[in-house]
Amino acid sequence: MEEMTPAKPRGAGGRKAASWTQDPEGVRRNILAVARAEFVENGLSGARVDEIAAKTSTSKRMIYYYFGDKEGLYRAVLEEMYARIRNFERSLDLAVLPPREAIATLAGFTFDYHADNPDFVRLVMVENIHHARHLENSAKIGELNLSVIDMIREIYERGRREGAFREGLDPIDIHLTISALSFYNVSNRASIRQVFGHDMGAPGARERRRASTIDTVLRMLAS
Amino acid sequence: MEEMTPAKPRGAGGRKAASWTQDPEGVRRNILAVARAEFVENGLSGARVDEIAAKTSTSKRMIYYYFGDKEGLYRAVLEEMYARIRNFERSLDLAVLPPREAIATLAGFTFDYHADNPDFVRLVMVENIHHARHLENSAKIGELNLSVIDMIREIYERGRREGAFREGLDPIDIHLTISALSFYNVSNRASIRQVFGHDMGAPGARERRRASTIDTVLRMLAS
DNA sequence: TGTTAATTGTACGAACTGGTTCAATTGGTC
DNA sequence: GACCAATTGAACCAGTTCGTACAATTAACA
Repeated sequence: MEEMTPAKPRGAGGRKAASWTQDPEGVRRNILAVARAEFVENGLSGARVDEIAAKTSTSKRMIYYYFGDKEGLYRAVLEEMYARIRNFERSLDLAVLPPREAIATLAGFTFDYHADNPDFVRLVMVENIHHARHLENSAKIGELNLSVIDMIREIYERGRREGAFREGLDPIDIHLTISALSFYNVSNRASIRQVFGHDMGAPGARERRRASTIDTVLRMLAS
Repeated sequence: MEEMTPAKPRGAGGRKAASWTQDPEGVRRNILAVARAEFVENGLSGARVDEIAAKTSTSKRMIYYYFGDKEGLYRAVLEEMYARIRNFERSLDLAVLPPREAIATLAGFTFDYHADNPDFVRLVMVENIHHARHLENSAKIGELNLSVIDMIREIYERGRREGAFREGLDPIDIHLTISALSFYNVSNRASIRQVFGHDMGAPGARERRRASTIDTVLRMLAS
């Protein structure tokens, strides 16, 4: 009972006296959130474990306790990020819409998701710099992400049969176009601003680019 | 006579006897080439000065002699890279072509430039991760890169007057579309392969994507 | 009541890393 | 011949950075 610091609980070796709740999931989430911000901001090699630990409500000790090492932590962040976008994709129900509207909606949502989640975009950039070697090592990711392609295929086939879309397109090609047009504005925002003095983040620019993207995708498919 | 190193014709600290050609530009170029490869592969924080030095035909000493510090070296690499693409852009002479052909040619060349120079793409990614802060600090870059936009504007106006292109498009928007479609395949090649099992680098895939890109751009502009 | 997982804090160490110091020699140019 | 820029090579330093050791306490659950 030597320490009476009011709110500060302590454990052994001069730790704070104790009144804490056991909350493994909470601690994990807290670490992951901080780590994501750091990795997104500084990349894998640029991020510092000590810095992450400091911004956590717990300690470096717990990071290693739960995630093993820096790469394990990074992998966990990556997996969580991909789980999110997968959830987003599953939340779309485009089968009920007519083909053109379905594709326009998909393109619009995809554009918005990227614009609203620059963290996701930046983490994908970081991972690509590392040749996606951590995606490779993560069994969790993989089979999950073919859903978008299936979705596009279904819409495209429907539209083609109805004569709304032209023949001979590849669902993957359609997806790549939508992704590229959604990704680039966010991933290259800084260099675009620097080189062209054009800020894609500004509300007006973003809206115009959104409309242009949807329009371009529709024109790509139009018969 | 404090130096008593026996008879060896040496420089300070035990250097090799000397017969070398003075070639500042050569040394600079050598360092830059090695540094580019390292920064492209590992990013700014991931690259190691000692590693760069080791792969050079000269020593760490000369890196600091010519470039001051790591960031200075990185900036030099960046500037050289942008100088190259600017040269490429200036080499295009599209004013002689009819509008549709001119745009198709520009899109094709842009696509090829990105596909053939993944180093450029990756360095731009790295720079964007760093919020293009080094582009900002580099006076050399900036006013140079508006040439593409002017080029596109000229072609677009011509096509619009002739009735080949529709009204109301923004040259920057056209450029962003071409860039996005050219950049994404290269920048995200690793994650695309990992997630979709689709290798954009394969000759067939690349050619199909190239055709699709040109087609998409033409459709975007078509009246 | 006993057992295990969760948690607390710090200090430390070995390896790494950016950058400097030292001292001398040679190449080219005027 | 004088002078300066170019060049050589390795040791070294201070600060950083990942990861661990240590030692104890508490929460939760059976």
